[in-house]
Amino acid sequence: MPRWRRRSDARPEEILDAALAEFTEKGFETARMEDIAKRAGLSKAGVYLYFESKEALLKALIEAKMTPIAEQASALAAAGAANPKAALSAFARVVVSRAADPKIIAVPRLVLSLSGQFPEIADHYRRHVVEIARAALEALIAAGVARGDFRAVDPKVAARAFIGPFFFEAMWTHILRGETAFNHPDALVEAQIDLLLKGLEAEPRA
Amino acid sequence: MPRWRRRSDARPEEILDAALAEFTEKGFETARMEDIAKRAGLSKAGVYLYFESKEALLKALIEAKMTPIAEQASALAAAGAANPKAALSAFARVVVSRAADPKIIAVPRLVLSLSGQFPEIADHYRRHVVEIARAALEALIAAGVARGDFRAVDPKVAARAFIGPFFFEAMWTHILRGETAFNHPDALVEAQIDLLLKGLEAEPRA
Amino acid sequence: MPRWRRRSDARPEEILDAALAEFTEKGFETARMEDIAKRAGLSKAGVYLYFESKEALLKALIEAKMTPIAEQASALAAAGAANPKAALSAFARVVVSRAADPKIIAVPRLVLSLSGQFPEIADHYRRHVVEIARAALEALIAAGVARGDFRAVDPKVAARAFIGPFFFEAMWTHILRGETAFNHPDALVEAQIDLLLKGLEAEPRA
Amino acid sequence: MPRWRRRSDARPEEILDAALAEFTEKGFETARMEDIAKRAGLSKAGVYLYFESKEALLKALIEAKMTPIAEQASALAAAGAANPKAALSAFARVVVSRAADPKIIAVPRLVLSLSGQFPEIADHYRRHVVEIARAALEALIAAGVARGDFRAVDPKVAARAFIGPFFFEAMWTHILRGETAFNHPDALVEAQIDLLLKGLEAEPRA
DNA sequence: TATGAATGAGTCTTCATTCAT
DNA sequence: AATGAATGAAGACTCATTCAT
Repeated sequence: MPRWRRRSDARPEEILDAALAEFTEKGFETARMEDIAKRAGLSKAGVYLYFESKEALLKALIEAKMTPIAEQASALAAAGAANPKAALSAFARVVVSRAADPKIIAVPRLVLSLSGQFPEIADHYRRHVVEIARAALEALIAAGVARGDFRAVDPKVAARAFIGPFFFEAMWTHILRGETAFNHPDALVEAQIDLLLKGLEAEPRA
Repeated sequence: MPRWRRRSDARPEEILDAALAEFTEKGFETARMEDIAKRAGLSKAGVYLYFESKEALLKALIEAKMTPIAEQASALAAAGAANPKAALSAFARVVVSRAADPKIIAVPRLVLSLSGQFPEIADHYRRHVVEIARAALEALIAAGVARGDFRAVDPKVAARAFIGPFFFEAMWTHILRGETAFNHPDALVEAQIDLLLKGLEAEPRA
Repeated sequence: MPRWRRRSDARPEEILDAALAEFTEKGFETARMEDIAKRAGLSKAGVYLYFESKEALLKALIEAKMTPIAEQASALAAAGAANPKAALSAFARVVVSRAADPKIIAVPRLVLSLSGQFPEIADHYRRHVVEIARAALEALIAAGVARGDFRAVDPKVAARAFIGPFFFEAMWTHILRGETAFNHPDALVEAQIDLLLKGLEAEPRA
Repeated sequence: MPRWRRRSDARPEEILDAALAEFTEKGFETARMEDIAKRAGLSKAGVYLYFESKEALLKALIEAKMTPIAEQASALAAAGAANPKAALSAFARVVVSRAADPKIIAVPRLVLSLSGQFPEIADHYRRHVVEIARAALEALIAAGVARGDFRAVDPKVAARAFIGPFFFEAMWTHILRGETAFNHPDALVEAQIDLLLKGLEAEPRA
């Protein structure tokens, strides 16, 4: 007998959080609706008042947690027309700090895990999150090239070169549970940025 | 009663292949032993003559397919002491060509998918595959730095910068099913290498 | 919040009608209290203000819709002492017209459907409806025999012979959804009556 | 641990019998697969080796038990061209004796019960059983009329008049659990036949 | 070596029913 | 009188695993 019942407004959010935790720990199939329910503080049947099925819960989860990275990204890209180098640094810092939060990294992890079984989820995520972010990044780089701040690199290549390392680091630490090579999270950003900007840097005019 | 007796020594291999295919398509939990068996051309019970359980099958699979990337990698690293730049290019080319083969990419994919449920698998894979490769790469870079071919970069950082983009591309195309930006597989390698080497490049001595 | 208050005295009737419809369409077990409630225009919990349980609702339903066939029947039988042949015709006509109304046929249908699970319902219905009607019919026939209008048939046999065909027709059209062989409902009555009376008819006195 | 396993040939039949019994006693929805399984002497999961689902089991059941009444009926009808009166009597006797067997009456009962939920079952049964039998009966009567044994009645009407009473009796005794009015099963047939033939009888030629 | 038959254990999902408001 | 929220209990169905042959 829960002391407080009747809080239908907060419930969906609580359930989604519980589901994300269980799905991440045990995988979609292995996670039991009952455990999700318990974790969210209601009964198994209660979950079905808010979500049609386990699969619907999964999809709602992805949807809900598809963070407004898109907005942030394009905001950054726009703001970055003025100073591409600084904007790239800022962008990297945001990515790294978000990737460090297990709650946030959990969603892309789940998407990757389930891409075989639910290709439509992978597609959805790619289109609505990754592609947006990638486009923003490419625009940022293209602006830098246009302004003469960067060498005449192909923005597509440079964007991959830029985002890849952070992506790898996230996998390495969170999924493969490898130890990070950096004592301070910012250290990675600094070092990486330094290296990358070097690669992008326009030749000093003679 | 099959008219020609099955060469039972080929069986385990056939089963592993079938399992890999099913696990990749449907995920470990969702894949059914019966389908694996059918795919391998024997009966459900037959699989148990070769593997103790579904989980044992999974682990044997990871183990068996943990390609000799380790050996290759260290061979390359060793050989590369002579010419770090060329060795880096060769390394990248190997990585990209392997990553393009769905059969090969399937294993790391599976490992990533299951890292939540079976952390020991992730650990095993990290230790016996990824760490080896990473170490080889770092050694290669360190050699380049020692020889004065590269700037005095931190090999850890540079290794991440080097491998990350290829890793990202593999995820992007195989898991997220995004379209590649490159018409020819080598095009990515060329462009990426060019960019990266630029970042690594030692300052021209004045 | 309904703008005009529901007349609560009409409620039970509305619920019973809704229940009858749902039970008939889907069967007792398959019908959901929620659907019955929705159909009756109130909430699931609301139904429980009027009926203790689903089973109670069923029983109340049978009870309420156990049409006053009994009274009608005995009235007819009494009136028929004067003219058994005419009374038989009238009786048949009533039976056929009632059987043509899906709302009315629904109840006996339900009783038949549930006779396995709820024998007490079948018993109740038999005793309070069918047996009454049958007795009335037998009395009518006995009267005809006594008056010399009919041959000396066993009323029990004749009553079955009389009612059976109409019963069969109802099953055929409503339950088995067969097409009726008669373009006009009265046609069946006329033809059947003609045939039956022929069988009952007293020999013309030589 | 059953003493005799492995008797895949008899199994389906055993399961169908068990299912028929449970469905009849408790109704389709209320019957539990586990009880059916237990009754058939195997485990719940075992039933699914032979039937896809509960509904498939039901349909297979109807199909399997749709006794060769059709064949019998038409055989009788054919044979009866020679002596319609005798054939009608024989027909009635078969119907009554079959209707007296609870195992046999159970199937049409089930069909009637489920006609609301599964109209396709009712249709199937009507087309493949009832319509066949009815047609045979009509042919028999038509033959009698043609030969001059019977009055010039409409075979459709007469067939209903003929079969209806037996149908009613079956309902009455088996479903409504009413007491039969006849101490000997043949008594009903005799009396009914006598009455019906009287109705059909051709006028003695003056 | 190989398998058809069988099952125990487990999970999703449904629904009649309750109760605080 | 009325209901939205919640749940306990139940049942269909699945599947890894076993075993007699």
